[in-house]
Amino acid sequence: MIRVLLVEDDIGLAGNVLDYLELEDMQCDHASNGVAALQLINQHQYDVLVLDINLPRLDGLSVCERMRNDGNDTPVIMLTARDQLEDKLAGFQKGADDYLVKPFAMAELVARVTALAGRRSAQVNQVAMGNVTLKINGQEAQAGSNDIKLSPITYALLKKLMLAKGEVVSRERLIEAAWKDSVPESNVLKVHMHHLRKALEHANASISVSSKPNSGFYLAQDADHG
Amino acid sequence: MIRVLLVEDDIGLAGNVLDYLELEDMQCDHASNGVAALQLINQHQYDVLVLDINLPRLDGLSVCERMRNDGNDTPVIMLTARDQLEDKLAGFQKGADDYLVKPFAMAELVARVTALAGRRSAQVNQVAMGNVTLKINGQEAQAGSNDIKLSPITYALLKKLMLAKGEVVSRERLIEAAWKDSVPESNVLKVHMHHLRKALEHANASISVSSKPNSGFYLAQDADHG
DNA sequence: ACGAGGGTTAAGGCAGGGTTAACGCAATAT
DNA sequence: ATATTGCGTTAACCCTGCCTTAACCCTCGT
Repeated sequence: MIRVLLVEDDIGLAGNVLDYLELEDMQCDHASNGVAALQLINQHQYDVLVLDINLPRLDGLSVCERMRNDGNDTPVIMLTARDQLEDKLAGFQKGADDYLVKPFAMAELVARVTALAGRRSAQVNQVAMGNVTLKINGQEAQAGSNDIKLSPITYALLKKLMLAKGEVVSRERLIEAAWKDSVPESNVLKVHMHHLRKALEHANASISVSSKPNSGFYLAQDADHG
Repeated sequence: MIRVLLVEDDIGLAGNVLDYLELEDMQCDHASNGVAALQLINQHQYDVLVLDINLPRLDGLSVCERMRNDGNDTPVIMLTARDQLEDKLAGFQKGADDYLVKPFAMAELVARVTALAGRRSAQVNQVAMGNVTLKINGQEAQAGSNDIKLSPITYALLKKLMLAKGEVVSRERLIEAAWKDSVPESNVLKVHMHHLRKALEHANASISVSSKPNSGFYLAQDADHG
């Protein structure tokens, strides 16, 4: 069951969309202004948000930006009546994952919602996992209230791993994330992974780095943390 | 650095796209037919594929379907000149993650590529038999909720056997599936078959490996599993 | 009975991953 | 100018898991 929140102030359009999505067996909530939307977003767990850009009280772009700053990684589809490309791009930069220009076909909306549901957005400004939170820029991370002591390289590695949300990240990707241009040799990665593990452990993090042979590394919940 | 593979037979359009993506600091490869595309996909690791639907030799939908069957989970953006919604939906079902209708604005393509890069597609395939499911890539399989502990070789063997859906697979085929190029001697296959049997048993699988004398091996439902 | 095909087990070797210590270098402090 | 500190790199070493090999066992048909 896909759960959708529609934020749209045009009552007629909203009604149509709601009817159609429910026909497709999705569970829909509805908000008609930005402030109400944020409340619902914080209280519930949605699979996809459908956000109009022009909204009373707080516009769609701002809603999106705020939830991303709160670390919410629910995928967002933007709706806009203005079909200038500039608006669309602005939407993406505020953290949207997709957009649709009004008027749109209902079937198209359904297709895009289905495509995004189950994914997590990569557009967050802060990532969380277990008791660990990491600011996407700012080079800092915490476990609960403890700061995690990270060097630039270990920070880059942790960031890459957290953005993968527990999925395996290959050595190549990690190296590319930490060293951009120049590629050092020998077993640097192993050593820094070790530093990272120690740093997490030392800060009492509830997650730790695991390795999958011949594939790469991933983050996993620690056994002994409640 | 985002790595993109563009598959497009219209040379003019392809050139434009390549120029534009490179301006955006993306690393681009290009193929102009479906067969060449599959080769590149297997050899390299891309972040996003941009796939035209109408292609010489092998059409885009088939390319997408095949790579998904090989377990490749790279995100795919489909391009199509036909703007009927039906075509788009067909694309999604073959495992695409997004689509774009020609003609499109370059900035829009860039926005969608950026949105998808770094994600993994959720559209990968898996095989099932009895209570056992096996992910076509990822090198992992489960029996019910238990993970089956598999080494690369035993994984390859199980995959081959499961894809045969209970039919007998000859020793030659199995060896070819597990050892690609170099062919070891002695009784390696026997030993790994034994490991595989133990792994299945240990994970409480409802299927097991049987042998047909002078022919090969096949999977069969276990007698004592309901 | 015996030989072939198949199954089982244990031992050796290798590669990949983890750990540790030492060195170099730059930025800061004394 | 000289210590000190922090970080990145290198290299050596250990350990574990996997692949291979080889030997042995079982059983069925002739």
